[in-house]
Amino acid sequence: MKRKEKAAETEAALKAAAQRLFATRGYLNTKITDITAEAGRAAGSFYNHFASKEELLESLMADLEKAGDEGAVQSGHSPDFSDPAAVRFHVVAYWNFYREHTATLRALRQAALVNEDFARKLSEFTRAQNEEITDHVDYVTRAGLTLPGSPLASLTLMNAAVDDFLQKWHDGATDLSEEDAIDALTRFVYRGLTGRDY
Amino acid sequence: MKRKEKAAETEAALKAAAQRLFATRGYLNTKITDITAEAGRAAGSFYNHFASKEELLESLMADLEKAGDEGAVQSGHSPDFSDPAAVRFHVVAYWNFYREHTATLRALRQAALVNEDFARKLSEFTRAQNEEITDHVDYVTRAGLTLPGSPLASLTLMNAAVDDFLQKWHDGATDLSEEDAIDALTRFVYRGLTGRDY
DNA sequence: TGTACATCAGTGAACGCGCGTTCACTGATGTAC
DNA sequence: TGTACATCAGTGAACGCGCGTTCACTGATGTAC
Repeated sequence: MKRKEKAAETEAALKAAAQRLFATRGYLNTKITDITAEAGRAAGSFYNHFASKEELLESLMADLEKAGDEGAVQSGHSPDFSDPAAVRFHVVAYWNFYREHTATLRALRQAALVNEDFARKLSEFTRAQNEEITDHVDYVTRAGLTLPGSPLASLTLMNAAVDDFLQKWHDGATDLSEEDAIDALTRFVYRGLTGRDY
Repeated sequence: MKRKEKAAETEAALKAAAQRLFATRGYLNTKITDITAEAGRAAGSFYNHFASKEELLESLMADLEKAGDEGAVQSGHSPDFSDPAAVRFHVVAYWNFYREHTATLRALRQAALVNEDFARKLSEFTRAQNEEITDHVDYVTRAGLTLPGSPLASLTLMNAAVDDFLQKWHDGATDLSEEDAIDALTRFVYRGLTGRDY
C-alpha cells in the first residue's frame, strides 16, 4: 500500500503548505501554483487531490470542525455567565481555538467575502457557535442582572468584541501581552453582558 | 467649458456606479468593466479618469475623509465617557457615518486584505480615529472607575465591538430594530469601559 | 461671424498577461499467471 | 520467484479563459485668424 501512503503524504503536504501561505499572505493572494511550489510538487499534482482551491479550504474546514468537536467534548465547564470565571473560561477556550486555527479561520473569512457558498458556511458556523452558548447568557437574566439587549443581540455583541479584538491583537494593534489581552477582553465582555463590575 | 463638465460628469458616474457595485457584490468581485457598464460608458473611458481600480478607491476614500472632517467639526460633543450620554453620542455618530459610507468602508476593508498599501491606510485610519478619542476614555479613570485594560486596549475593545457589531447588524445577523441595536451597543460598550451598570 | 485646425472625452475591438486547468508522458508500485 | 502487463501518483509544458489595458478612431468642443 505504498502508493496510497504517498498520495496521502502529498495531500497533507499541500494542505500544510496552503495553511502556511494562507497565514502569511492570505487566502485570496495565494495561487494554486504557489501552494504546489511551497509543497515542493508539480502544479498538476494539485488536481489529483482537490478540484479547486475552494475544495482544499473545505477540507481544512472539515479538519477544524473535527478539532472543534474534540475540544467541546473535553470541556465540562460552567455555563453560568453571571460568574466571571465561566466567561473567562469561554474566552480562553475561544482564544486558544483561534490561535490553533488562525490560518483556516482567516482563510474562511476571506473566502466568504468573495464566495456566496463560504459566506453561508461562515454564518452557519457562527450560528452553531451561538447555539451552544445561548443558554449561558440566560443565566445572567436568572441571576437578576440585565443583558444589554435581546439574548441574540447580546451573544452577537459578545462575539463581535471577541472576534474583532482577537484579530486586532494578532495583528499587533495593541500593546498587550497575551495574559493582559485575555484579562481585558474577559472584563470587557463580562461587564458588557452583566452590567456588573469585575 | 462644456468639455470639463462632461468629463466631471463621467467621473462622478463611474464613482457612483462603483459604490453601488461595491455595496452589492463587494470590491473584490467588481471588475472594471462592470463599473463602466453600470455607469453606461465604454471600457476604455475608465482610464481617462483613473489609472486603476485602486486609484478609484483612493478617490472614494478622499471623499470620505472630507465628509468625516465636516462631521467632526459640527460636533461640539461631550468627551466624558463616564457619562453614558457621551458614549451614546459617539456610538450614534459612528453608526451614522458607517451607514452613509458603507460602500467605501467595506471596499476599503476588502482591499486591505489583498493590498499592502490599503492595509496601511486602513490601520492609519483607525489609529487616527483612536487618537481623537484617547482623552475620552481618560475621563473614566478620572471619575474613579477602572477601564478593562490599558487605555489603548480599551479603545481597541470598544472599536472591535462597534465595528463588528455594526457590520453584523447590517448583514442582518440580529433581530433588532435600529434603535434597539444602538441601545444594546451603547449599553454593552459603556458597561465594558466603565464597569458601571446602565 | 465664419472657417480651418487642434484638442479632448469617449468608444470598443484587439491585445496580452496571469493563472487555473489539462494532458501526454514517466517511473514506480501493484497484480496476474 | 520471475515475468509481463496494468494502474496510479506525480510531472511540467501547453492551452485557454477572464479581464485589465491599449490604441486607432469618431464626433464634439474649443481656439486662432
